[in-house]
Amino acid sequence: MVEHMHIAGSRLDHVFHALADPTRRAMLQSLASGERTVSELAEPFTMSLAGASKHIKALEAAGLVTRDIRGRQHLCRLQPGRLAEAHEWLSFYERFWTERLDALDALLRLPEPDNQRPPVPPSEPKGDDT
Amino acid sequence: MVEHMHIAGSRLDHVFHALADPTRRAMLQSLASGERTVSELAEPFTMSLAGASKHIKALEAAGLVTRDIRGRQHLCRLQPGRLAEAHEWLSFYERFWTERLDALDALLRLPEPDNQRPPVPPSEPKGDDT
DNA sequence: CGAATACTCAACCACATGGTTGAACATATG
DNA sequence: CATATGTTCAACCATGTGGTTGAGTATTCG
Repeated sequence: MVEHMHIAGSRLDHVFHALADPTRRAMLQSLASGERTVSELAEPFTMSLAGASKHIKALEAAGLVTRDIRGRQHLCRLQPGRLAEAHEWLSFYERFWTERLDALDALLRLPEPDNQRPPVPPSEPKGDDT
Repeated sequence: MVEHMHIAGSRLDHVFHALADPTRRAMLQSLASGERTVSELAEPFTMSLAGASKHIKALEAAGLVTRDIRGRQHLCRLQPGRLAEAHEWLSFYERFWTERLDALDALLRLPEPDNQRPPVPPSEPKGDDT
């Protein structure tokens, strides 16, 4: 498997790319408390409406936002599914940072001088994916 | 607060940007099963070594990978902290998709025709951030 | 109808990105 | 020492990105 999960590939590309921009993250945050029109989403920023519209299109392309055209205004709403996918993707690595915390915890609990290795923490955390 | 969390901003920019590339995600996956030299990380891909080196630099800039120069080869290892931050950031929206699942679940459990609303799930989940 | 509003589209710009190549650097090794 | 190996660096190129502006399309309103 190319990716460690069933996820199609370019989907995550778009989601993470959309998330990599602070303007778009702020828009998501705004959408987290309810539907917003394009103007409402654009209002907090100094950029032009067309500029904000592009950001919203990026969020749409990533599947993070859907649009409901209601009259002359476009209602945008959060679509959490893809966010959940990204979260799930990151969860794969969760064992990694919890393992590291466990190792640190264990190290702190036994202060024996014999156990003093150079600061090169666990290098092979069980290769279970090859 | 600009972001809904204490996270500095440009940090997440770099992390999500690093994650938006399939080559870099594959590199992280490789690093998840142990340390890798630059050549080892580059080997699965068709690109030049210099190209792969740039990707690794992007991962380093995002704080996802650290480098341990050992002789003439550079040992890279996963640094899960920033991944944990991104995961935590996404967790903010977790309530959002679980709410939606809860609503769907509730809808499926009571098949009363009076309760048949259009498929427009919760739009105002308590704005607690402004 | 005509005009204001909400928004998109297309063209354009400066700059970042992902990729290449060839040269340079540092370290092993014969 | 000379040479091979592992890696980076700098220059370059094509394309993508975030932003602008100005015009165009619907829709509502007087």
